Amino acid sequence: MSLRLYNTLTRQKEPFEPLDPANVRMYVCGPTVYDFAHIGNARPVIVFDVLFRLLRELYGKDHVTYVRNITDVDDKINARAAERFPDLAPEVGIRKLTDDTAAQFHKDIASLGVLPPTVEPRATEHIVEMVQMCNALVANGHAYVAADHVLFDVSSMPDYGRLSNRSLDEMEAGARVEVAPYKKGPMDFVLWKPSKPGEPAWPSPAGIAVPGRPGWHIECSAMAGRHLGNVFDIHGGGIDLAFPHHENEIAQSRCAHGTDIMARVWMHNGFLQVEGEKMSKSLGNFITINELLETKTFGANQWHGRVVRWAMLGTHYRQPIDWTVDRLVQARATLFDLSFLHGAPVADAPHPEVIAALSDDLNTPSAISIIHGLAKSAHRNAMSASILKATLQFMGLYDNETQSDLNPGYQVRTVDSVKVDTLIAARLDARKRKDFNESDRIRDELAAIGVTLKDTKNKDTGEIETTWELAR
RNA sequence: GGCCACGUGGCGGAGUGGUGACGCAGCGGACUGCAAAUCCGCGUACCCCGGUUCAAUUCCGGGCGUGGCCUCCA
Repeated sequence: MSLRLYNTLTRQKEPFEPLDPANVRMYVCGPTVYDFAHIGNARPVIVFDVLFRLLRELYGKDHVTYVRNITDVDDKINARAAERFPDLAPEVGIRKLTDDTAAQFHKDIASLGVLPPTVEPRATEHIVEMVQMCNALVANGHAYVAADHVLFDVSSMPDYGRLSNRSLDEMEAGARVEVAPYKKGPMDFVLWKPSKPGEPAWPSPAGIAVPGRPGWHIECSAMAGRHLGNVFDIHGGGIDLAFPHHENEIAQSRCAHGTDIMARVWMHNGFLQVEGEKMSKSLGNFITINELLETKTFGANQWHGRVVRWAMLGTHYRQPIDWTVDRLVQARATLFDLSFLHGAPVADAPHPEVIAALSDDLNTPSAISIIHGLAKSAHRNAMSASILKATLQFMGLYDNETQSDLNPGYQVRTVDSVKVDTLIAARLDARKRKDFNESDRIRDELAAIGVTLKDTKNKDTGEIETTWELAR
């Protein structure tokens, strides 16, 4: 089965052919670490995790290099660090902020079933590469120095704008931004800028005397180049990054390296709304991953990471997604239904039809549909159950969670399981006496504390056995 | 204003130039002392208006709606 991926560069699905099947290389723009990651940040992390898993399945675990960076140099970081740690020296406060935020990010996304990338470079560890890149661009005429800045000259690149499908004329006509006076062209962008006192600073490139710091886009070009080479297979990120961030990455990397392309395939996940509205702090619907996982802020419920992941993958990655309580409720109900797999054995490999669905431009909804079909037969067939379980684990959608696990908020006001077991024994006793009034009373009592009973007949002994779960 | 997506049944959500994916909810039935779980069955869905076609939800044009980018926001 062959992998096909939608390429933003060509606006169509294309067969995926790695440059080197022994080392398939993918870069995804990671977070700028100044605050909790929000649910919109979670989408590319989850989506490209699925792609990473798929590539490992298709090409072998040791034949995929996945780079997802951490951007730890940024104006927002500087501002936040100064605000939060006013008594610390700037570089100390910044380091603390970025370390803490990165650690929180790792914790959050681990709960979402996300595998660690092969390499997770930090921008500040690649300043040397950025400086080299600036020097190269100035030397070959694609960049110039002005007012202690290094600026990229977009007019030097004939097909600038190809990724986002816009021409320089269009962009300049539609521009509403004031143009810095030192720019040659209005669309020229900053590769390097001088640092004010208190800001992080490194020795500048291109003979600039004052110390400076990198512009926004250069870090990804530097890290991708260092870890994946001048040309690699896949570059991913949110659709909002296509312009200007990815466009400018392409410009820098290609012109610095003298290549026709930077990445062969450019992939972009769609945007996320919350309850039908743009997520924004001013609307009060801004929701972080951590709030979802550990508080009852959203829908008065705490949500398990697998539930969040399932809800996310229920929609194709390029479609817009409306993040609602109802979708989480449905995802949780589905996972509840699958928890009968708890403790079951696991097959060696995921179901090939699911691999085929994912190979069609990561069609996760179709994959989930196939999973539903598998679940049907898994109720009666242990082999199907083990394949289902392997498939779910492959997609990061299930890892032996119980229903209690999957409903973390509920658990805290539950239930003394000793008491439940005592009541169940009493009920079984009443049933043996055919005292169904008493047996129903006990079941109602348990229902009142959110416990649902299931009676099953043991095939071997013929005895009635009762299990219980939390009401959904 | 320029550029770009998206609009499928009560809800979620794939897909396709020609017999209604799939899930949730709902309804009916089997099973059960009653339930739960499970199983079986049940739905005249593709924003509007034109066009192309033997045939359009699917292609083309226009409109309306929602959203994104053009402002270091995934």
